[in-house]
Amino acid sequence: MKFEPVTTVRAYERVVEQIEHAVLTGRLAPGTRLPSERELMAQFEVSRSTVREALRVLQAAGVVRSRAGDPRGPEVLPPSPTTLRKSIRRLAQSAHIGLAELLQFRMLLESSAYRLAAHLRTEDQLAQMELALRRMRDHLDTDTTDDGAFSQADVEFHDAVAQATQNPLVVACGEVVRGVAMELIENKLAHADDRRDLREKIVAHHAEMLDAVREGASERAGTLACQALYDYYAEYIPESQRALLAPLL
Amino acid sequence: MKFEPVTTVRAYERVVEQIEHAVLTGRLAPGTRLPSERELMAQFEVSRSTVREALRVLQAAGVVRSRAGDPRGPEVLPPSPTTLRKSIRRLAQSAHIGLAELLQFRMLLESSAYRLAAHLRTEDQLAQMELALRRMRDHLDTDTTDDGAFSQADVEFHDAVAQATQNPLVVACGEVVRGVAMELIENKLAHADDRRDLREKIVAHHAEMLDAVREGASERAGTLACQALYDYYAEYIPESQRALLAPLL
DNA sequence: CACTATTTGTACGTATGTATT
DNA sequence: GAATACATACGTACAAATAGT
Repeated sequence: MKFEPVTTVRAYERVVEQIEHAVLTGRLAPGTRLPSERELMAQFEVSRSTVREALRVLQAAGVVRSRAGDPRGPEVLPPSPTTLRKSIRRLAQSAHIGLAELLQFRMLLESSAYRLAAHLRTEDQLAQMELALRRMRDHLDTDTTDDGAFSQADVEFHDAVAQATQNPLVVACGEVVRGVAMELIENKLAHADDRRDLREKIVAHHAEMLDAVREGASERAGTLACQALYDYYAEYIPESQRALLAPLL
Repeated sequence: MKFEPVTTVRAYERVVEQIEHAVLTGRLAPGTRLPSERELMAQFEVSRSTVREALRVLQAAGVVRSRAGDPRGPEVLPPSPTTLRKSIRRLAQSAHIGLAELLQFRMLLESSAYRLAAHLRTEDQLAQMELALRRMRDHLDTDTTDDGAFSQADVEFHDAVAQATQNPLVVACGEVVRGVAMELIENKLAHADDRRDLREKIVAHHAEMLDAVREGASERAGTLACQALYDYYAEYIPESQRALLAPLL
């Protein structure tokens, strides 16, 4: 017989466990309200501080949200990749991960996403991508006020591709890595986003990839996506590390 | 001139921000100790509850750990994928992500890992993989007491591959997804791990992949990894969803 | 080894700002 | 606008746990 080492489990952790389990098993659906803090402290038979610490942890985990003065109590949130994003960003910024690794990971994810999309896309999604691409063409010269109609169309295109992959994990990781990478280079990048020729290149790339996705040419779509990322960002990677990226092309 | 909408930011969040920023920028190295709660409440000029709520959030995020009665104060933890694992697990168990998506993601990650390893592996890492494989062969018949010497050798093999990829993000995500997937099927899976024929199949697969990695045949290594995963786990996926996996083979 | 000082964990009371009805 | 219920934040107090003497 073997015994497990015992671990003193804090009161607030037990509270977290119970609530989280209720949410995860669906006994507490998104949108429903938790009892008020005073009610919770009565039900769990703990003090207010304990309840609050538990709620803080759950809030940080994206499970619930509590607003000051809301008489309906803390709200159970729908699952969202926000926490995933924070986790990956933390891991990335912990200096163990550089731009090269990040870009490599992104190339990997995006190429896979396009390969999947080429296989699984519906006519509807294809139409959505075409629409987004047309809108990008229309806004080639629109000024970048109001967050840029061009960028917005770009996002729409990516959303359509994301829908087509049918895998939220791939999509979420891709988005996250994209965001983190952008943050890392945004100082070096002198808002090149509003240079017209760059926009034209982007549109051309997207058009190529859309063709590949339409024809179901998954290999081509994947390599195109990789190549595009490499073309855009390789200049920000030290030459010594570019060898890491080559294997994916 | 445009104004940003203001958002009431809680006191504990400001505390979290400051500490987290200090850790992320390296001003607080892993292993160092934070000031005690009473000290912190003096420095931030907030109450102890506020400090504690902040510490709870940071602890849940895997940034620090505080133990009751430790006069040295909360410990700054080294970056680890534990939180990433929890985030992915939460997202996976929230019913939006099924075993199929998880397996698809894992196939994608592992095949990429092997492709990278085939390109970047050093002789040293190759030797490590060979050693691990030999140990797996040696323990083909060892009983599964003490956590299984066979499984341990298996893990060593994967570690060597992970080292070769040189991308901690790919490795961490792979590990996490592997863990979550295992949890999801572990009820269905009647500890098949100790059936001898399965072990032989695993060894054979590993040997094939090692060959591919040795020869630098990245494409072959990648497809082998995918195929192996599909062979093992496809039976646990509803037939209707297997179409999602096929595009990767 | 026991003791002590310090720190964390928990509890309770109170004041204040806020969202809902 | 008033009333109400709530979350937020502060302060104090005591128990439990830990490290170092």
